[in-house]
Amino acid sequence: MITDARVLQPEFIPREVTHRDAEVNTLSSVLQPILDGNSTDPVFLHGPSGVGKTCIAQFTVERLRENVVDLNHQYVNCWEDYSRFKTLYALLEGINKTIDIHRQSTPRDQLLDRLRDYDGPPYVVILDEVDQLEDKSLLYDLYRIRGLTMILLANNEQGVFADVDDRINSRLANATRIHFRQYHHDELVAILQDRVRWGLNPDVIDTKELDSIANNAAGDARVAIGILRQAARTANAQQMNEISKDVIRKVTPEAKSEIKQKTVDRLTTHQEVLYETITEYGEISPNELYEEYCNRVGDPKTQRMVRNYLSKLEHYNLIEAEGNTRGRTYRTVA
DNA sequence: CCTGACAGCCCGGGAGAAACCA
DNA sequence: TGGTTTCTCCCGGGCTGTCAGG
Repeated sequence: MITDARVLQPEFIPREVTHRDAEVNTLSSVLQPILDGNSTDPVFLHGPSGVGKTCIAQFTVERLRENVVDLNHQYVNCWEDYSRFKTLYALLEGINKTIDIHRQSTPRDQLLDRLRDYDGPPYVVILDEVDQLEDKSLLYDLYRIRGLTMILLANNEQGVFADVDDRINSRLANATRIHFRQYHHDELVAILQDRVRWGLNPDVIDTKELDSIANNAAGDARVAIGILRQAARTANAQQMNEISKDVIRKVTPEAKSEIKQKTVDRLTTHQEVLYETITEYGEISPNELYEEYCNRVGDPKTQRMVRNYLSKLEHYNLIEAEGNTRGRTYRTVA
């Protein structure tokens, strides 16, 4: 059934992409100066999730690498490396300058100094989910580093530019912005067809089934590919020789929740208890939530810390809060 | 009531200096 | 003297109390 499982993985970067020619071309032309060994202004890719931002960014950088002998590059997910330190560390890793940096005890901001001292070939960095970056002023610092080109990825512009000071805003104002719209139904089907061709035996699934996957994915390619992956896996395990509509129907909910589940898995026990409590109640007031949380956990943190956790959960888009004062309620994101 | 911003505490742990010892 | 152990300092990150403001 499955001939190449890699092409069904979320992080897979295809060798050819469809339906994003305009975006690829714009991005490539902005990055043009790199072909001559120069850096260029930041590029900002924005659009909802599952529309190929990460994929296109990495794809374009890969293609750039085919044409430039000397090029360093690094992908950083700011969701994971959200602190200034972690992001900088990841960026230094991309140019192998971390050898003697041992997490702590390096003088404050020596990481940035070291990045400033960089005088190698052009360095292209992709900062994914850049809106999750804790300290946005890092963008300003990075902007001023010679030879460094930033590709910034985020869902919306506000998340990135709203809470940064004018210094950064004016610098990033001349960043080229590329908007990624949601995929249309037949584009999703085409993307799925490619994955099927590259990774599955022929004839295990036909267009009608791909249609229904695309319908369920609502323009989100990550979800669509996730459903396909789960369906293939399930059919494989049950030794079926084709992927039926039934299988697709069965795996769709879990495939959809898989992404959220991944986020939940990264939470600490305390954060998880909060999230579960809110999920069970559907909607709950802050003090009721705190009481319930204390009941459920052996060694409750203070209210203050719980507030930190809650804002983190909100940041991760797992919960949302309504009202800003007395009468505020928390609820899970639909 | 509830929040976000802020300052400050403590902890783990690495580095370099200092102290110690053979 | 040189090698080893201890000490001190620094950092990031988790955590907390306070406080102004809605």
